[in-house]
Amino acid sequence: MELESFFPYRMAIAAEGFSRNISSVYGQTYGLSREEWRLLYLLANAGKLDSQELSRRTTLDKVQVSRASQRLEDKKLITRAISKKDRRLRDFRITKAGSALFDEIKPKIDAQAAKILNSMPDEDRAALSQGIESLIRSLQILDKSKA
Amino acid sequence: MELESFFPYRMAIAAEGFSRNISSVYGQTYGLSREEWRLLYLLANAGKLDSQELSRRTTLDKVQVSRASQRLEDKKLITRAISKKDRRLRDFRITKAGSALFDEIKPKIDAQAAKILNSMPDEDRAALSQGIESLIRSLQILDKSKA
DNA sequence: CCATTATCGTTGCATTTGCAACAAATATCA
DNA sequence: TGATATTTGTTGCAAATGCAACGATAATGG
Repeated sequence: MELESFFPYRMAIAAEGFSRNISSVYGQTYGLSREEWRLLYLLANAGKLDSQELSRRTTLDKVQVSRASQRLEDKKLITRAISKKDRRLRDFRITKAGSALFDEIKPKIDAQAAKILNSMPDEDRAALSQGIESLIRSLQILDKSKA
Repeated sequence: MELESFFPYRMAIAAEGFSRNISSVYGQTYGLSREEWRLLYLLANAGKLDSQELSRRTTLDKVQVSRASQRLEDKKLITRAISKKDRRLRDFRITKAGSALFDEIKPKIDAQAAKILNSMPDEDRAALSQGIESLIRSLQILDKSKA
């Protein structure tokens, strides 16, 4: 079994396990999907984002953003408005209720993530972080060159 | 932005980008889902697996295995049979056609994965591999202790 | 200015997915 | 043994998802 085809498989195993572990926190208890949490997370840190900035920071496509933001709006966690700069775009803002929910969930996410990461040797944890960031850079470069 | 809640987000970005990049190879051209490819991959390397061994090697739950294997059987790429050891289990085997398809796809996956991984500095690639394997170990240990 | 082209978010529709319920087979243990 | 509990794969149904098509808006180039 060569590394090339083995690695994607291991990568998927790790990412799925990790994601499932983390997402059970906001999913099970708060009924948020992964996309919804992603948007809430970004908006909690930025306050306001338009759809262009948003898609730049996620791997979510426009349909996912449209639907997740719709659900978040239904739950009164964010607001959507047509951008004044470009009426095709949307301005997203987090609401008070959204911030409150985020502040409630975030420590639990942190604790769960820390529980996993702290059970790794320091050296491996640093390696993981370094490797992931490097992988993201490479993927971005390859994406650019394809467009 | 603290590392704890930031890292799961970066991990998801990396895994989704990588997975999407790789899966376009077998998905676009050969119409295989990620789960189907995962099963085919495992069976190509093991020849025969029963459902217990299979779930031990993946993060796929029983419903995913059931449905993916059903589709692979429809496509004549694997066979399913009731296990003689335990009639609740299933024995999966790859067919000639399945092996042939795997042999056709695998080099393309390898090339695509290599394209990404080789664009990373050697040091980062090694770090990524080390970190991922360590993360998998930690997740497994935490899973055990939860059960 | 106008006509064409490109970009954006949304929606319809078919497929996939997740969850709970279920039947079949096995394990447990008195 | 025999009754109960557990484990396994499958299926029904509701929700989520992906893809293509669409209408609205903006950019382009004469």
